Amino acid sequence: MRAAPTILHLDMDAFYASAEQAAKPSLRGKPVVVGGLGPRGVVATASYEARRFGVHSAMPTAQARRLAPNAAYLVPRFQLYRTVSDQVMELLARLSPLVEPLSLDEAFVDLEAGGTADDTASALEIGEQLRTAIKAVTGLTGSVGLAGSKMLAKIASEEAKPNGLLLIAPGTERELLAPMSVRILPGVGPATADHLRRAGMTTVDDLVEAGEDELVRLLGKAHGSSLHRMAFGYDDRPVVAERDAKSVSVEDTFDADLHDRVRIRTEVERLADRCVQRLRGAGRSGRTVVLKVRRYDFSTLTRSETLRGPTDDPTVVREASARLLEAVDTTGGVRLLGVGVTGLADYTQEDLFAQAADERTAAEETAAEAAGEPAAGTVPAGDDATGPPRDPRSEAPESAEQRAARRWPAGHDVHHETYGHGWVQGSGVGRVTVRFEEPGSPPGRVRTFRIDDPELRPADPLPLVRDPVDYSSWPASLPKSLSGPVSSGAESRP
DNA sequence: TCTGGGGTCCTCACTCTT
DNA sequence: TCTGAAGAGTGAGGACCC
Repeated sequence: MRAAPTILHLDMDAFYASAEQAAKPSLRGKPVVVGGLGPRGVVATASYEARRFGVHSAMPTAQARRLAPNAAYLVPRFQLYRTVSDQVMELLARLSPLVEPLSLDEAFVDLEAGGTADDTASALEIGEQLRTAIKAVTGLTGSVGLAGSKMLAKIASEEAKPNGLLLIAPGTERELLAPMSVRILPGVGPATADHLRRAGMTTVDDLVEAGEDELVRLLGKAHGSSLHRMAFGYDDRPVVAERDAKSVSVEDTFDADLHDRVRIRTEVERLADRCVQRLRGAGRSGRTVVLKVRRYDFSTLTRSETLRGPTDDPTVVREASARLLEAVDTTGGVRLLGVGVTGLADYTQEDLFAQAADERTAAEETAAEAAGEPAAGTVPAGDDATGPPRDPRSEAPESAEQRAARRWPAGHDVHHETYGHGWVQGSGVGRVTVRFEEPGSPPGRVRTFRIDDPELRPADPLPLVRDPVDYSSWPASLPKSLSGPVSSGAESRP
């Protein structure tokens, strides 16, 4: 671990919910929950106002609705979050070439590698400037942690939340960590924490006391050793800017369990196609195809097959997935299906097309041998093969309510010829309710329309800050006046 | 009344090759 | 020719993270 606290961890505060509150003035200061709104949805982010009711990430949305029935429930709008995230990452990139994004709202920055900070004072200064810059450019707040290692910087930003900054001074790490719960350490989730608790260890200090041998005995070599080091505050993982993906996968949880074998197979084929689309979008190919099945009782199993070489051919992935599905008992129902590809490469093997043809022939021959069985690829398609595209997550026919919700998702932006820009507050019974307001406006009025109103159309999200401060020469020539809070900076532009 | 989606890493069992 | 050890590759599952 380095001596100076020059690893910075940025964590945006309640990111999705804050972005929605910034976009929708009427929701500011109110409980907002962003997540899946279907019967099996879970909460992605809850605003701090919603957290006061006990709502938190990963909680089933149905449970959140019972705890906070009056909160605004919105589906995620990744297009908006990605735009804001790009703005934040651009600011981070100004501080160092070594920026490691962990997700849309979190990243590590190696300030020393960027030459922007080399001691406690300069790290603190740059951390404060960054928070100011993020607020000015995006309108949102983020928390900053500074320390000599990634683990401690992340703990620091966690402790600083919301909207704060904390620096862990060199030499104080052990003292700070000792009384904390083992859950603060990366890699300690509910299962490991429970395991440790049964062995009488609940704090970081307990882990230090136990010693490495005991932790290895309890948790295995890799996990035990790394936990022991982390308990001492020791973490030498570097900030890594570019990280190659190791797998690509897609999965769907169905609103109601699937029982029909033909339908299950159709869904697997659809997922295989989506997976290949993503794979090709990333310019990659993969060698191992993985099928994931979560059954009615939430038990999950995976089946995988390694091909002779990497592929991005939808037929090959579809057929491998179908073969894997044959080996899975789906009696009782299936709540989730997934298809993934691992063993990624940047090339495909030309002869895989030949392999696909070979395997098709083999499958057809096998099928022909079994009397009465149709050959591979001739199984009748499901109901949706010829119908309009729609969310395939239920076996029941789509209701008018579901159609409206799909066309006008809660929280999404719309434009009305007469009333201007707004967002969908809700829809149903042939009606859609829209609140007309935008990021810079005061809270707006609500109006209701028929769902097929010709004047109403879906719209792209508007920027959260209309005239952001120009940070193109930051950090070298940041004006002193920007060291304090900045909400709008028209006067600071060149 | 439960429990998303997209990932990573680790462990263990088993098979095959040398 | 037989046998055992070691190591690589593969498959499955679990835990964790955001």
